Amino acid sequence: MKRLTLKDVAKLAGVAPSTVSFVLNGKGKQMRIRDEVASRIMQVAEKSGYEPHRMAVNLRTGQSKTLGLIVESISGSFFASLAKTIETEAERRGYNVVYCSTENNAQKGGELIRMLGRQMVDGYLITPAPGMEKEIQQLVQQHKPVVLMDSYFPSIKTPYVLINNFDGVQQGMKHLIGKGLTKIGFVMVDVKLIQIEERLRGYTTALKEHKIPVKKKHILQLQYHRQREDSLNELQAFIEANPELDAIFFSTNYLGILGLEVIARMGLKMPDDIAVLCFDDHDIFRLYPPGISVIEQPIEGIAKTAIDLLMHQLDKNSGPMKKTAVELPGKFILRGSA
Amino acid sequence: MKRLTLKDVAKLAGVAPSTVSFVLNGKGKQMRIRDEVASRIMQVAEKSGYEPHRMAVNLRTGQSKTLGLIVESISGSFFASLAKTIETEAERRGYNVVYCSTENNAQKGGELIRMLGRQMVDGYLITPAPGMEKEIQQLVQQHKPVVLMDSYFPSIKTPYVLINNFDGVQQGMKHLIGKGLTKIGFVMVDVKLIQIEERLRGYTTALKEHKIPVKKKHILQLQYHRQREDSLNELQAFIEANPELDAIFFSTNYLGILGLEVIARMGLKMPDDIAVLCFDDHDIFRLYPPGISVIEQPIEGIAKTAIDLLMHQLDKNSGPMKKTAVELPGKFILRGSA
DNA sequence: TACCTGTGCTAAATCGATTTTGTTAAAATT
DNA sequence: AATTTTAACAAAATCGATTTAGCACAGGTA
Repeated sequence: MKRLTLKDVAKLAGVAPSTVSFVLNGKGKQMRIRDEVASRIMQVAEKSGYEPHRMAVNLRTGQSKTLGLIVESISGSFFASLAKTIETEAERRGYNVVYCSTENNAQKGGELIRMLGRQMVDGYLITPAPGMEKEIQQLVQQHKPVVLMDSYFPSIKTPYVLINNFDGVQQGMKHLIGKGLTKIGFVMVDVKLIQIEERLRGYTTALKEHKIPVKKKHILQLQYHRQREDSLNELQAFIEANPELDAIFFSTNYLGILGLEVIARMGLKMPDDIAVLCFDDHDIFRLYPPGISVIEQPIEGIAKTAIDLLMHQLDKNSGPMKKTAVELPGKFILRGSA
Repeated sequence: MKRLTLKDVAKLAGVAPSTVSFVLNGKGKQMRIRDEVASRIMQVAEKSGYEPHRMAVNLRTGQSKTLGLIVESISGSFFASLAKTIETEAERRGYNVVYCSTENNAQKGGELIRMLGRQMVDGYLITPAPGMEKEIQQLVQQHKPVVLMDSYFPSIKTPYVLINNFDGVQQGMKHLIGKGLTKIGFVMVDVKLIQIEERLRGYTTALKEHKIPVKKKHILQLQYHRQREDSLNELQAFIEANPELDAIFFSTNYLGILGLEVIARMGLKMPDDIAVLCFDDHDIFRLYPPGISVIEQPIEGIAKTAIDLLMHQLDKNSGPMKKTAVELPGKFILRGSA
């Protein structure tokens, strides 16, 4: 009942192991194996159910045919959809994927990358968190194939894909403003990440374009690592301190969920007491009455593009890339909250 | 900048490769390598940052040090917590994990198991779905280490861990009945799985124990694979057909979420118009006003126990197991809905 | 006839570890 | 003093593939 090896197949077919290897790897013609012999080998391999030993192949070829996917949180719904698409896309190309989450642990990112390196992944798909910059930089310097998703570091020259954050926020803001709302609050975290800055820029630009003054006190920057309860309180204080607000734009779904809790706690009704819009969809938003309007991320597009970019790097004999920085449009989804 | 091999370390330390291998694998004493030499080797290995080549080790030892985790859906919150705990527990023991989801695809389960076999995982952690029975049976017959989670097949003799479904439902029912509610509906799916049957048994037993008649029309069996919209309609029809119901027990969180949608659609208020209880917690339930009371699964316990059971099988020189079937108690969490 | 050129395959080296078997000098035993 | 043990490593086989180099034979050329 033990595993069938290439040698066994060779014996069964009455040829040398190397011959079998050539045929099974499609190098039969090139090595001028007769069609007759080749097809016999194929037959034997087929009906004996031979499967090459992964580790042996990897050892010899130096390719693990494995990609590493590093995300912030495995529990997030962003990750869930991302992982699904990436896995199927990778599998189509003969790769498989190992997942890792940094779980918002600043230093854990580095360990993870090293861990994956130890396991010899052929390439990396990373949603960068603050604090992983050095590690990613190293990977790139070591010429490891890397694609960043959802964000990027301007200092690191490696391909990335993300939603067009600026445009996404603009879409939402235009909707709010179009409904006549002008006192619009903006809630963000204070981490210095490109995507966050872009969202803020979308907010201020939209206001300016409509000649609405941008007020600093309408922008709340929550600290990144905080007790959940503290954030809730701060958020509540913000809303209470600005009773004139008729809408709030939450720049991430985590913030949006906090917002829902605070709004419920304060007994406010959406959208009349306050309209709510959130960047990045979440299961809860579909369900939570009256339905939270969101900017949806083109997750499938991001995943597919990321794999494409990575495969292009893995493919040694493909020219230089034309587009290494991809921004995909988000989709505004109108629900009851705004 | 190429990888450091064991040979390189040997050269640096001025000994043979085999000697290095012995020392690094803790067989130095056994192979009577002098402490002096051993520590020199350790030093060299340390400061050269040598990491053994995984694939080579695997090839030689025949162990991939990898576990396969097969779940129904990667997106589920049950999976999310499960995966996290399992991954950290596995890592503590030097294993890593590859995930796969069957995504409710009956036949996909088999493929997955085969795919994992190809990749040579050392053991399997599976949340069995209907239709995977044969494949799992095969694994067990091939003496592959397998642990089932969340459910099991009585016909297959392999260790499993799950929540005590019967007791969990009992806890919830006792609460409802204790509040004086007697017209309690029960919503379930019609798949023939142990855990579902146990939950139903918990429901009927609790009623009987309190001398409340069990009415067939208060039990709704939704078909497993249905359009979401169809299920919603059927659920709504059920509630409308039984206006006397003062509480509903949803036997899975998926059903509970459907329930929330229907209840909102019908304009009913929890808990006064109708009380709601759900088996298996979900992010949404914490948030959705007025908070949905649930039976929470001891996910961490399940994960840890599962790993323990699996490791025990992987450990050849450990005696037979005492407990191969573990049931862990669930926890009743009271929120606003019941 | 000797030499070259293709054919069609096989033998052997290789990847980087682990593990079994060997080797040599010193110590212990008879 | 001759022989056996033991200490302390080194050498070589092995895992299961891929890949390079090689080998025998047929036919064409000089």
